[in-house]
Amino acid sequence: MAQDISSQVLKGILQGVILMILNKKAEYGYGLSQEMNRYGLSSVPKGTIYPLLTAMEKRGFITGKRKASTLGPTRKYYYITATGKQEKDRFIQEWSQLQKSVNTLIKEESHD
Amino acid sequence: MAQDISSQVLKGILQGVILMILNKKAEYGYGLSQEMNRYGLSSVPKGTIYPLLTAMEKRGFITGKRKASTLGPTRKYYYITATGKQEKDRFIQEWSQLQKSVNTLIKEESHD
DNA sequence: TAGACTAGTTTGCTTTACAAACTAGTCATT
DNA sequence: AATGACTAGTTTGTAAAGCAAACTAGTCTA
Repeated sequence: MAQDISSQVLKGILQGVILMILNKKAEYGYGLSQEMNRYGLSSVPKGTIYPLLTAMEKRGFITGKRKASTLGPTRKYYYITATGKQEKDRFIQEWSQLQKSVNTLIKEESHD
Repeated sequence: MAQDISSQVLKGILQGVILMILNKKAEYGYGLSQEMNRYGLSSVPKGTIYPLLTAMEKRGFITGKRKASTLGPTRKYYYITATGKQEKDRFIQEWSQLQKSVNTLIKEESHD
Protein backbone atom coordinates (compact mmCIF):
# COMPACT_ATOMS: atom_id res chain seq x y z
CA MET A 1 0.00 0.00 0.00
CA ALA A 2 1.25 3.44 -0.98
CA GLN A 3 2.22 6.02 1.57
CA ASP A 4 -0.39 8.15 3.24
CA ILE A 5 -1.22 11.59 2.00
CA SER A 6 -0.45 14.25 4.56
CA SER A 7 -3.35 16.24 5.85
CA GLN A 8 -1.53 19.28 4.54
CA VAL A 9 -1.98 18.32 0.90
CA LEU A 10 -5.41 16.82 1.50
CA LYS A 11 -6.79 19.99 3.02
CA GLY A 12 -7.89 21.92 0.02
CA ILE A 13 -9.61 19.05 -1.66
CA LEU A 14 -11.34 17.42 1.28
CA GLN A 15 -14.67 19.06 0.61
CA GLY A 16 -14.52 18.11 -3.05
CA VAL A 17 -13.74 14.51 -2.23
CA ILE A 18 -16.64 14.31 0.22
CA LEU A 19 -19.01 15.73 -2.38
CA MET A 20 -17.90 13.14 -4.93
CA ILE A 21 -18.47 10.29 -2.50
CA LEU A 22 -21.85 11.61 -1.42
CA ASN A 23 -22.80 12.03 -5.06
CA LYS A 24 -22.55 8.27 -5.42
CA LYS A 25 -24.49 7.48 -2.29
CA ALA A 26 -25.49 8.95 1.05
CA GLU A 27 -23.06 8.31 3.86
CA TYR A 28 -22.50 9.18 7.50
CA GLY A 29 -19.34 10.72 8.93
CA TYR A 30 -17.76 7.60 10.27
CA GLY A 31 -18.51 5.62 7.12
CA LEU A 32 -17.23 8.44 4.97
CA SER A 33 -13.95 8.30 6.82
CA GLN A 34 -13.63 4.56 6.13
CA GLU A 35 -14.63 5.06 2.51
CA MET A 36 -11.84 7.59 2.06
CA ASN A 37 -9.33 5.17 3.52
CA ARG A 38 -10.33 2.73 0.82
CA TYR A 39 -9.42 5.33 -1.79
CA GLY A 40 -5.99 5.82 -0.25
CA LEU A 41 -6.99 9.08 1.38
CA SER A 42 -5.50 8.61 4.80
CA SER A 43 -7.65 8.77 7.89
CA VAL A 44 -9.04 12.24 8.28
CA PRO A 45 -9.33 12.99 12.01
CA LYS A 46 -12.85 13.26 13.40
CA GLY A 47 -12.06 16.70 14.78
CA THR A 48 -11.78 17.75 11.15
CA ILE A 49 -14.43 15.71 9.40
CA TYR A 50 -17.42 16.30 11.64
CA PRO A 51 -17.07 20.07 11.87
CA LEU A 52 -16.50 20.16 8.10
CA LEU A 53 -19.71 18.22 7.46
CA THR A 54 -21.59 20.67 9.68
CA ALA A 55 -20.08 23.59 7.77
CA MET A 56 -20.96 22.02 4.44
CA GLU A 57 -24.53 21.60 5.57
CA LYS A 58 -24.66 25.27 6.56
CA ARG A 59 -23.38 26.17 3.09
CA GLY A 60 -26.24 24.13 1.63
CA PHE A 61 -24.11 21.51 -0.14
CA ILE A 62 -25.46 18.59 1.88
CA THR A 63 -28.32 17.76 4.23
CA GLY A 64 -28.12 15.41 7.18
CA LYS A 65 -30.71 12.96 8.50
CA ARG A 66 -30.35 10.91 11.65
CA LYS A 67 -31.03 7.22 11.35
CA ALA A 68 -30.88 4.54 14.02
CA SER A 69 -28.46 1.69 13.48
CA THR A 70 -29.00 -1.86 14.72
CA LEU A 71 -25.34 -2.23 15.49
CA GLY A 72 -24.28 0.98 17.25
CA PRO A 73 -25.33 4.53 18.01
CA THR A 74 -27.55 6.49 15.64
CA ARG A 75 -25.87 7.69 12.47
CA LYS A 76 -26.20 10.98 10.69
CA TYR A 77 -26.49 10.34 6.96
CA TYR A 78 -25.63 13.14 4.59
CA TYR A 79 -27.22 13.64 1.18
CA ILE A 80 -25.83 15.85 -1.55
CA THR A 81 -28.05 18.74 -2.66
CA ALA A 82 -28.42 20.35 -6.10
CA THR A 83 -26.11 23.15 -4.95
CA GLY A 84 -23.69 20.51 -3.74
CA LYS A 85 -23.68 18.87 -7.16
CA GLN A 86 -22.82 22.17 -8.79
CA GLU A 87 -20.02 22.67 -6.28
CA LYS A 88 -18.80 19.14 -6.99
CA ASP A 89 -18.60 19.89 -10.73
CA ARG A 90 -16.79 23.12 -10.02
CA PHE A 91 -14.30 21.18 -7.94
CA ILE A 92 -13.68 18.64 -10.70
CA GLN A 93 -12.88 21.44 -13.14
CA GLU A 94 -10.55 23.14 -10.71
CA TRP A 95 -8.87 19.86 -9.95
CA SER A 96 -8.20 19.16 -13.60
CA GLN A 97 -6.70 22.61 -14.03
CA LEU A 98 -4.52 22.18 -10.97
CA GLN A 99 -3.35 18.82 -12.23
CA LYS A 100 -2.26 20.34 -15.50
CA SER A 101 -0.29 23.10 -13.80
CA VAL A 102 1.48 20.93 -11.27
CA ASN A 103 2.27 18.16 -13.72
CA THR A 104 3.80 20.67 -16.13
CA LEU A 105 6.10 21.80 -13.33
CA ILE A 106 7.04 18.23 -12.46
CA LYS A 107 7.73 17.31 -16.08
CA GLU A 108 9.94 20.36 -16.56
CA GLU A 109 12.10 19.51 -13.62
CA SER A 110 12.60 15.90 -14.66
CA HIS A 111 14.03 16.64 -18.12
CA ASP A 112 16.24 19.57 -17.21
CA MET B 1 -7.20 30.68 -20.63
CA ALA B 2 -8.67 28.25 -18.14
CA GLN B 3 -10.37 29.35 -14.97
CA ASP B 4 -8.34 30.24 -11.90
CA ILE B 5 -7.67 27.78 -9.16
CA SER B 6 -9.20 28.85 -5.89
CA SER B 7 -6.83 29.54 -3.05
CA GLN B 8 -8.71 26.84 -1.19
CA VAL B 9 -7.49 24.06 -3.45
CA LEU B 10 -4.10 25.66 -3.92
CA LYS B 11 -3.37 25.85 -0.22
CA GLY B 12 -1.98 22.45 0.52
CA ILE B 13 0.33 22.38 -2.45
CA LEU B 14 1.64 25.93 -2.38
CA GLN B 15 4.83 25.04 -0.55
CA GLY B 16 5.49 22.12 -2.90
CA VAL B 17 4.99 24.31 -5.95
CA ILE B 18 7.38 26.94 -4.62
CA LEU B 19 10.01 24.29 -3.93
CA MET B 20 9.72 22.98 -7.49
CA ILE B 21 10.15 26.44 -8.98
CA LEU B 22 13.10 27.26 -6.72
CA ASN B 23 14.67 23.94 -7.63
CA LYS B 24 14.92 25.17 -11.18
CA LYS B 25 16.32 28.56 -10.29
CA ALA B 26 16.50 31.06 -7.43
CA GLU B 27 13.67 33.56 -7.34
CA TYR B 28 12.36 36.40 -5.20
CA GLY B 29 8.83 36.63 -3.82
CA TYR B 30 7.37 38.96 -6.39
CA GLY B 31 8.93 37.07 -9.29
CA LEU B 32 7.75 33.78 -7.84
CA SER B 33 4.23 35.10 -7.83
CA GLN B 34 4.49 36.02 -11.51
CA GLU B 35 6.09 32.68 -12.35
CA MET B 36 3.14 30.89 -10.76
CA ASN B 37 0.70 32.90 -12.81
CA ARG B 38 2.48 31.65 -15.90
CA TYR B 39 1.77 28.08 -14.79
CA GLY B 40 -1.91 28.83 -14.36
CA LEU B 41 -1.64 29.04 -10.59
CA SER B 42 -3.68 32.13 -9.93
CA SER B 43 -2.22 35.08 -8.14
CA VAL B 44 -1.31 34.16 -4.62
CA PRO B 45 -1.80 37.23 -2.39
CA LYS B 46 1.37 38.77 -0.95
CA GLY B 47 -0.07 38.45 2.55
CA THR B 48 0.22 34.71 1.96
CA ILE B 49 3.36 34.33 -0.10
CA TYR B 50 5.81 36.47 1.88
CA PRO B 51 4.99 35.03 5.30
CA LEU B 52 5.09 31.53 3.77
CA LEU B 53 8.57 32.15 2.38
CA THR B 54 9.70 33.32 5.80
CA ALA B 55 8.23 30.19 7.38
CA MET B 56 9.90 27.97 4.79
CA GLU B 57 13.22 29.61 5.55
CA LYS B 58 12.72 28.92 9.26
CA ARG B 59 12.02 25.27 8.44
CA GLY B 60 15.31 25.18 6.55
CA PHE B 61 13.88 24.46 3.08
CA ILE B 62 15.17 27.69 1.54
CA THR B 63 17.61 30.49 2.28
CA GLY B 64 17.15 34.12 1.30
CA LYS B 65 19.70 36.67 0.13
CA ARG B 66 19.01 40.33 -0.52
CA LYS B 67 20.14 41.71 -3.84
CA ALA B 68 19.80 45.22 -5.20
CA SER B 69 17.88 45.68 -8.44
CA THR B 70 18.57 48.40 -10.99
CA LEU B 71 14.89 48.79 -11.72
CA GLY B 72 13.18 48.88 -8.33
CA PRO B 73 13.64 48.15 -4.64
CA THR B 74 16.03 45.43 -3.42
CA ARG B 75 14.84 41.88 -3.94
CA LYS B 76 15.16 38.92 -1.63
CA TYR B 77 16.20 35.90 -3.64
CA TYR B 78 15.48 32.47 -2.24
CA TYR B 79 17.61 29.38 -2.86
CA ILE B 80 16.49 25.82 -2.23
CA THR B 81 18.52 23.86 0.33
CA ALA B 82 19.33 20.13 0.47
CA THR B 83 16.52 19.68 3.00
CA GLY B 84 14.26 21.60 0.66
CA LYS B 85 15.08 19.23 -2.18
CA GLN B 86 14.15 16.26 -0.01
CA GLU B 87 10.91 17.95 0.90
CA LYS B 88 10.26 18.67 -2.76
CA ASP B 89 10.67 14.98 -3.63
CA ARG B 90 8.37 14.01 -0.79
CA PHE B 91 5.80 16.41 -2.17
CA ILE B 92 6.02 14.92 -5.66
CA GLN B 93 5.38 11.44 -4.29
CA GLU B 94 2.45 12.62 -2.23
CA TRP B 95 1.04 14.48 -5.17
CA SER B 96 1.17 11.43 -7.41
CA GLN B 97 -0.63 9.39 -4.77
CA LEU B 98 -3.28 12.05 -4.34
CA GLN B 99 -3.77 12.21 -8.08
CA LYS B 100 -4.42 8.49 -8.25
CA SER B 101 -6.97 8.60 -5.47
CA VAL B 102 -8.92 11.59 -6.72
CA ASN B 103 -8.90 10.48 -10.35
CA THR B 104 -10.24 7.07 -9.34
CA LEU B 105 -13.14 8.81 -7.64
CA ILE B 106 -13.79 11.00 -10.67
CA LYS B 107 -13.68 8.06 -13.07
CA GLU B 108 -16.11 6.07 -10.95
CA GLU B 109 -18.67 8.82 -10.93
CA SER B 110 -18.52 9.34 -14.67
CA HIS B 111 -19.38 5.75 -15.67
CA ASP B 112 -22.04 5.02 -13.04
C1' DT C 1 -18.32 -5.81 33.63
C1' DA C 2 -14.60 -4.56 31.16
C1' DG C 3 -12.72 -3.67 26.74
C1' DA C 4 -13.22 -2.96 21.69
C1' DC C 5 -15.56 -0.94 18.17
C1' DT C 6 -18.90 2.30 16.44
C1' DA C 7 -20.78 7.21 16.17
C1' DG C 8 -21.14 11.97 17.10
C1' DT C 9 -20.48 16.64 19.63
C1' DT C 10 -17.97 20.18 21.84
C1' DT C 11 -14.00 22.64 23.63
C1' DG C 12 -9.75 24.94 23.31
C1' DC C 13 -5.37 25.65 21.37
C1' DT C 14 -2.46 26.38 17.44
C1' DT C 15 -1.60 27.40 12.89
C1' DT C 16 -2.84 29.59 8.41
C1' DA C 17 -4.64 32.73 5.29
C1' DC C 18 -4.68 37.18 3.92
C1' DA C 19 -6.57 41.97 3.46
C1' DA C 20 -4.79 46.21 4.46
C1' DA C 21 -1.63 49.55 5.77
C1' DC C 22 2.94 51.01 5.40
C1' DT C 23 7.74 51.82 3.55
C1' DA C 24 10.55 52.39 -0.37
C1' DG C 25 12.71 52.08 -4.94
C1' DT C 26 12.27 53.13 -10.38
C1' DC C 27 10.19 55.19 -14.44
C1' DA C 28 7.08 57.80 -17.42
C1' DT C 29 3.86 61.62 -17.60
C1' DT C 30 2.14 66.04 -16.51
C1' DA D 1 8.81 68.54 -8.90
C1' DA D 2 4.67 66.25 -8.35
C1' DT D 3 1.57 62.41 -9.60
C1' DG D 4 0.64 57.88 -10.70
C1' DA D 5 1.97 53.16 -12.11
C1' DC D 6 4.70 49.39 -11.29
C1' DT D 7 7.94 46.88 -8.49
C1' DA D 8 9.25 44.78 -3.84
C1' DG D 9 8.94 43.65 0.89
C1' DT D 10 7.32 43.85 6.00
C1' DT D 11 4.07 43.99 9.60
C1' DT D 12 -0.32 43.89 11.85
C1' DG D 13 -4.82 42.30 13.07
C1' DT D 14 -8.56 39.45 12.32
C1' DA D 15 -10.86 35.50 10.76
C1' DA D 16 -11.01 30.84 9.63
C1' DA D 17 -9.24 25.91 9.77
C1' DG D 18 -7.36 22.02 11.60
C1' DC D 19 -7.53 18.84 15.06
C1' DA D 20 -6.23 16.55 19.54
C1' DA D 21 -8.69 15.44 23.39
C1' DA D 22 -12.43 14.92 26.34
C1' DC D 23 -17.03 13.54 26.64
C1' DT D 24 -21.47 10.97 25.71
C1' DA D 25 -23.54 6.90 24.15
C1' DG D 26 -24.84 2.66 21.63
C1' DT D 27 -23.54 -2.59 20.43
C1' DC D 28 -20.99 -6.78 20.91
C1' DT D 29 -17.70 -10.12 22.69
C1' DA D 30 -14.83 -12.13 26.19
